[in-house]
Amino acid sequence: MAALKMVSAVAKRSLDKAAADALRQAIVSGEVQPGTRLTEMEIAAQFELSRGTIRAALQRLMGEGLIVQRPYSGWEVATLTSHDVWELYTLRASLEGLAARLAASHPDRRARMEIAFDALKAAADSGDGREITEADLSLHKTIVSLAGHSRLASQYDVVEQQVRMFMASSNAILPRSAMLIENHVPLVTAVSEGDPDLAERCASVHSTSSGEILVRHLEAQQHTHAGEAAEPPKPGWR
Amino acid sequence: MAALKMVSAVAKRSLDKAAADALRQAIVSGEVQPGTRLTEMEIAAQFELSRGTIRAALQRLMGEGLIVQRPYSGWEVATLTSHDVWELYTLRASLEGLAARLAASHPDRRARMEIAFDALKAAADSGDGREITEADLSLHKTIVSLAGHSRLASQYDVVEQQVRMFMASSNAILPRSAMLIENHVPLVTAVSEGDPDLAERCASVHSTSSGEILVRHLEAQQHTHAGEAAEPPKPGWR
DNA sequence: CTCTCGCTGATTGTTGACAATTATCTGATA
DNA sequence: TATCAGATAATTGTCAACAATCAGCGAGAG
Repeated sequence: MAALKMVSAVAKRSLDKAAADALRQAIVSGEVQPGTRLTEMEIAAQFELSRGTIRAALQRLMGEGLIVQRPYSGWEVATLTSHDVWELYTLRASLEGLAARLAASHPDRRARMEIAFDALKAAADSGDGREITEADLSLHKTIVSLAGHSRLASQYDVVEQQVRMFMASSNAILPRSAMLIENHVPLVTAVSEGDPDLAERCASVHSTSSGEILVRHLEAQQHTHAGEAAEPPKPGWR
Repeated sequence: MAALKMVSAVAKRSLDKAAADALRQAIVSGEVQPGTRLTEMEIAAQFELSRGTIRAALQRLMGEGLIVQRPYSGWEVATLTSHDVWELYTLRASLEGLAARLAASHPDRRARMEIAFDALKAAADSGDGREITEADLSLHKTIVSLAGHSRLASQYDVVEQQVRMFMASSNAILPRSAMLIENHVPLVTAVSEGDPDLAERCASVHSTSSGEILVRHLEAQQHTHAGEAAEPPKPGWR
């Protein structure tokens, strides 16, 4: 009975939400690359749903910044320039700074942080890149969750999804495992120990520095590959 | 011709966006109070549009946090508890801290800040509460605009709209004019002078302190009026 | 009298068809 | 050959009808 209820709870979400989830997953996993054109009819046929339902899902994803709309012309998976990545990481630093400050006052911070950090260590030992990324993101999300701040959580979600999309579509830079753990120690310690000011600073510099590395890497790549695979100024855009 | 073009540019937006704007305006101006139930058919009749179009507009507003959806039951203008107000002001403090930090490096910061601050002073002299509020919000928005950060700007917009909704529906607390100007001096100075660290701190404490005042006021009100005008546990909810 | 079960009205969820708009292609022309 | 105008196909914008679901109400059993 309980199992049945759970199944129905999963299956029962409205179709537009389900479609939005499926599309979001396809985008953030890198299955559909940035710049891909999406047409309502095509997706509707693929999902065996009507255009109106798909349309609602697409509008939702547009609100999350994953796709952009061209009136009377179509939808396109958002492409991120190095400036966009800079925006993502500065914004994330700010949001996570607030989250860490608040999380440092939560009663359960020690236990929750320890679980998340242990998972990250285990993932690092495994050496599986995908698992490492998940554990990393999960650790940060734990902090956001500890903040008890629903608006912060939802805005952070938007940023995280775009970060995932970026990571999936670019050759993400994976720091060495030892480095990865070390980079998180100050933040984890500050939150666990319950020092709001320090936690905020640690979170902020953590995101800011990893963002700066990425942006520099991107701009270097963009410079060396300048004009090499630069798409021709695609006529229209199909 | 230019005027015509402008008119068409205004009139040409898709109907769902236009409807969303009109509804948003009605909500943030306090014309429709928090807790009000909205039905798609009623709004569609009022706007002389189809339900589908109104539905798209409502979903957009839901993404902005102004209304909430009850599946198969209806839409409701969001009601803000004191915890929600706390969320709004802490989030705003964080976002505006980042904005101020970035704005402090913008070449045009001096001129833009001076214009906005002069407008605030003029509004304060006029004594018109509505005008003061607008100038106040406009000054903060100037800082956000100077940051050159589109994601920050859009997330700040969401927060600002909810703040406006709150101010319109509650008996907003208007500080004395002299106090209002004084409270802004450190922030304006820090941004104008171009000190990122100081600007961030000033913006953060500015929002945080005004938020704390509001939350305290709300909780006091809530305490004194406890059970007085507490709506009966409305059956259904019309 | 109280509680449960099923009915009913109202509202959203979903769909397919039609209208408006845009991008592309074609062909003529300088 | 390059350029511009109009036709054309493809796509979204908008609408009205049908299906699914929920809150409330009342009858009947305990």
